[in-house]
Parts: sequence; C-alpha cells; structure tokens
Amino acid sequence: MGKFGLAETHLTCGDCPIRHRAVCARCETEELAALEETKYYRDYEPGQTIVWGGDEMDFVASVVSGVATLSHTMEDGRRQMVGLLLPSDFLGRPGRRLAPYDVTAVSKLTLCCFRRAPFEDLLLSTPAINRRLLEMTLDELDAAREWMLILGRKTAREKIASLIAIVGRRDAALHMMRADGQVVFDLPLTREAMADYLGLTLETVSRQISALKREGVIRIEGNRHVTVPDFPRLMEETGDDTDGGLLS
Amino acid sequence: MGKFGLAETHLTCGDCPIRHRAVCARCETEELAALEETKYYRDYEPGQTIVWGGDEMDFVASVVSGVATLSHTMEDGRRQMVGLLLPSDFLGRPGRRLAPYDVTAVSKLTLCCFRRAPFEDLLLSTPAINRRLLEMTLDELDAAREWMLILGRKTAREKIASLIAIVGRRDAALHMMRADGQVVFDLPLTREAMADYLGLTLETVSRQISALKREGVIRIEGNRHVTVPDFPRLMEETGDDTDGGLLS
DNA sequence: CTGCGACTTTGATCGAAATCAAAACAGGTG
DNA sequence: CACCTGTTTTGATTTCGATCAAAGTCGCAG
Repeated sequence: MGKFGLAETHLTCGDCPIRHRAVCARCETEELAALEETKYYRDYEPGQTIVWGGDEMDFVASVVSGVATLSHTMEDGRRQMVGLLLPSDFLGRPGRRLAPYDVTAVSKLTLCCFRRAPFEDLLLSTPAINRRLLEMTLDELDAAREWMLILGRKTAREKIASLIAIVGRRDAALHMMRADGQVVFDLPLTREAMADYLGLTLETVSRQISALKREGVIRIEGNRHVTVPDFPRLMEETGDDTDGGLLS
Repeated sequence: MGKFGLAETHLTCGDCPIRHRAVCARCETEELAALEETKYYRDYEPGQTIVWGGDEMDFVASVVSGVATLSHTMEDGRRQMVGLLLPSDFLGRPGRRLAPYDVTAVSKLTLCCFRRAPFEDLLLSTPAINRRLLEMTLDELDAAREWMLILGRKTAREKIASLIAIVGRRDAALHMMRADGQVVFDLPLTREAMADYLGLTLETVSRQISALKREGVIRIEGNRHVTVPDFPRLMEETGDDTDGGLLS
C-alpha cells in the first residue's frame, strides 16, 4: 500500500472497468497520452493459448476480466502452473521479448494490450512507472515464494486449504465479505487447473475437497461456487501461522 | 545481458572483490559517492541467522563471499528454502522494511551492506538503479518459477540432478569448465540444506546422490567436491528440455 | 425433456518418498 | 593418534498421494 506513496492513485484507463496497476495518475505525461493511442483489446476463449513458451511477445497487457495462467510444461506432459493472473494483474516482462512459459486463458478473458516498443520508451522516460513495476514484480516474487512453500512442504489437504484461502481472500477483498462473516466466491479454476497449481493430481484435489466438505470446513454448490462459513477455521487447515500472512 | 544496455559496465566497489550488480558505473553520480560512505562490511559464521522472518531490515547488501539462503519455516519445523544467494547476489527489497523470511549463512559469509535510507534516496534520484533492480528482480522471479516446476512436478532423482546442474552451471560460468569437458565444483550446501531446497528429506537426498554416483553420472570426493564427467548426461536426468534452459 | 461430452467423484491398488533406526564416515580437537 | 561430534549413508517399514478404472454429475444443445 503506497510503498512509494503512489499506489492509491491509479488511473482508470479509458473504457477499462479495472485499474491498471502499471500505469497510474502520477505518470500522466505526454508520453502516457501517446501510449494510450497504441492501446488495443483482445478477447480469448477458455482453454485458448495466448502465448507459447519461447514465443516472442510484442506487447504487454493488463487483465481486464477473466482469469489466465502461466505454466511450464515438460516434454512428457507434466505441467506446473507458476502464475495466476486475475483482473488488474499485469502480463509481460519489460525488457524481455521472449515468454519463458505458456500463457493460457482459463475462462473468457479480455486483455488490454500496449505495444512493447512505446511501452518501453515510456519506461525509459518515466521513472515512476519503473518504480511501480519494481513494486509489482516484488509482489509476484513474494507470491511465488509463498507458493514454493506450498509446493515443497505442505500436505495435499493443506495445499487445497491454502488455495481456497488465497482465492477467497483475494475475492473477499474485492466483493466484500458477507456481514455474517461467511466468505462466498466462485473458484475460477477446474480441478485439473487446481492440480497443476498445487503439484497434485486432479483425483487427489477432488478427494481433499470432498474431505473438507464432509467436515464442514467449506460448502460447495455445483462444482464451483464455494462458501467458507468460518474463515479462521479454514486458515487452521492451511498450516500457516495463525496471523494469516501480513506479508503483502 | 545488457537488457537495458548497461549490464556490462558494473562498477567494482571499493575493496570488494566482487561486482555489485545493483550499483553500476552508469549510476555514478554524487549520490553514489554519498552512498559509498555509508557502506560497511559484516561477517557471519556458518549456521548463523542474519535476519529472522518478520524482522525489520535497515540495510540492503551484496554477497561478497560465501553462501546464504532465504527460507520459510512453519511452526512445526518444516522448512522450505525459497532463495539461494551466491557471491554478487543482492539481498534486500527496496521499499520494504520487513523481511518476509529467514536469511541464514550456510558457510562463512561476508556481506557488503548499505543503509536503507540513503540507498532508497539514491533509488529515487537515479532511474538507472531502478531499472537495474527491476532486471535483477525479474531474474529472481524466473529462478523462483523454475524452482516451482522442480518442487511441484519432478521426481526426487530429477530434483537432485537439477540442483547439481544449477550449481554446476553457475560455478562453471565463474571458474571456467575444464578443457576435457568435465565440470568440477564444490557443493555449497549440506544434505539437509539440499533437502530444504528441493522439498525432500535428507535421507532421500542422500539415497539419490548415491544412485547417481553408482551409475557414474557424477563422482564425489569427501562429501562436497563434485565432478560431472559428462554434463549433457546429467542434464538428461533433470527432465528439462534438452536445450538446458535459454531463459537467463 | 433427452442425450451427449466434459468434468468430477469415488474406489482399489501400487509405488515413491517419508519415517524410524542404526551404522559408517568425515574432519576437527586435545 | 585416538576421540568426539555432527554429518552422511544405508536398511526396514509405513504412509500419502499417484495411478488405474469405473460410475456419477453438470450444463448445455438440440
């Protein structure tokens, strides 16, 4: 929150319903206006690949709506998700043309794109955007490192609880928690995608979700719609320290 | 390599035998000179904790010599390494005072430290350093994401091969490969630290190293000194695509 | 409503790594 | 040199999650 005293002043970009975290009011200059003109939108269908690992990416983008994933795939088909992009998240690595992993839409997805060249020009002339991107990259790094703990040391049950807590917390922050303390949201991922996130098989994911359901930790209607009646109870299952992570 | 056209021009800092990747010749200004004056060195013994997770860190630093690790610890003692710092690596997160995980020396270690306040002042006034830090953070993020694939989807044997390949490649780049193609280096980690890196137990680490030794993929003298007679052969064991990773 | 395909759950069995336990091996010290 | 402590190796057994297999749902298109 405002590590450089800027974070509260995002600019809502043109017709986008979200706030672009990479480009904010403070950065408003002629260059930014020029950038606006290179902006374009792109829609993707569920399952569609946006970029293949190794491809050139000639743009950077913000997620306007929907969910996308970053994932590594090994030749034999084993897959590991390494990033999850929700609305307002940024896609692209300034200064690096080659995508190191696959980017895939897991739902209907709209991106707001900027061409690489003018964006990098803006980067050179506008230090504030550089600082913002450093901030955002540090956040991604924190998330990746928390994820490493999940992958390396947590049990299947703890992994599932952690994922539900992460998505639930992020959604709750957006949509407001319900007055009675229940947290209600839709899982944006299939069981298979959850498995790829957590380094499990989809059968194990399903079994652990069933177990948490059976024990009343969560409730689920129709495969995706989740209710967490008692969030602290869920947090106990994650194996994390009880404070729930003050880190970000 | 010179993503912003700067990377080749690091400044060797004062008496430090290493190059500080965060602070380079291009950044040379009065501010940098001021920063130099706040510089100080600190030595640590193997096993010594440099920062505890949650502590305030009032400095940033470069590793001059030795090896340090970043790791998460759960209350019940499970531990996961999330970062490995070798000479010339940078420690510290500009704009963030609280350390999110433990930093521990695993060998004799010397840090070259800068106080936080003047360093962040420099950051505000010197865009080139900002760009450099963004570069370095993106490298860390790439490393973390490759690590996630290792943790989530690789077998114990592939994990060990990957770790030896990573350390070997990094050392080989530094010390030069031997003419006959053999790669020779010292593992900077105990079996336990390797286990914490890879999300395994130390017994499994030991067994897999023994297996690779038995099959002639590696040779080891006295617990730490490793010889890889045929690097491509080792790479086959990592499960990675044969190109060995053009990513960094 | 009916039927189809994709997604999900559940069950039975297997196997890789964890755990428990002990022996062997450094490598430093008196 | 012999001892001592911490690290590493090896062995026996258990366990959690993977794998193989089948049945059950969901949600949609006709």
